[in-house]
Amino acid sequence: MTEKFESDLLRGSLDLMVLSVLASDPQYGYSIQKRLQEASREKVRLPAGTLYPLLHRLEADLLIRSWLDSSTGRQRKWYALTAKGKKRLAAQAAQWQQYADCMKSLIGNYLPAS
Amino acid sequence: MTEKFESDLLRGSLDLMVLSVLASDPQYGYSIQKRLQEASREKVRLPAGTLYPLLHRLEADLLIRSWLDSSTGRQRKWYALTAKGKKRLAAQAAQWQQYADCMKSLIGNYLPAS
DNA sequence: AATTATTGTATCGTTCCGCTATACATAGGT
DNA sequence: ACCTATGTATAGCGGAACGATACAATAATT
Repeated sequence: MTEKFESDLLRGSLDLMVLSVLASDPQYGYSIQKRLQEASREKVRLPAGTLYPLLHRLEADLLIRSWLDSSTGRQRKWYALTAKGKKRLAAQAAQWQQYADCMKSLIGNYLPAS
Repeated sequence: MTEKFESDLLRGSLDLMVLSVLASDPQYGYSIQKRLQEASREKVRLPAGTLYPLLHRLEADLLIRSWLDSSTGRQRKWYALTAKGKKRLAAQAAQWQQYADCMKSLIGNYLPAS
């Protein structure tokens, strides 16, 4: 069983992860947390102290917007991508792939035989 | 022409990059800088203020070892991987690939058509 | 010959992000 | 009644990448 990724590995790509989770449909904080956890097979488990400040940052940058909804019984803060957020997602995703290609060419020889 | 990668993207993989550059043969700081620059097609340009503290950290962790050599005319500080460093390189590379797979499954739909 | 750019290593202080710890509140299960 | 899961939030810490700065030897340019 593999452990969590090192914190520093996530740094700089957590924004991108969260944006990508929000791309399909609106989510609230806790559901983002669970989705990422599931999608990464437990290798990404964002602590609340990481997630919420991150969401506040993204909102301050107008990449996502939020609204409260208590109609489902429970008070939840929903988030959705803005138009700016969608552009940022595409741009960040493209840059990430370039970075990944670059890394692969560097460390390709030291990777375990797949 | 693409620009440099964002600093935070590199964070957590710079160690791995440097270790991989040192894997083939010993290098000194400046040559590591140039190699990474070249291998990344100018998208990774480590400032001295990043590179040298990083090398000192790796050495303190016994992942690399160093010696001075002035025989080639110029005083240079050479670095080579230790046995521990080689193991770390393999481990970090493996972990990075898992991380990359995870990212790809997350952002795959938002990647530009290649 | 003098000046500039490149090579080469190093440190200080700032900035910023992920984390731990802590806090508070509602809902559901035993 | 108690415990767990759900749900959001902030304060403070630690650490890495960076810009600025410093110093010095060598190569290139004028």
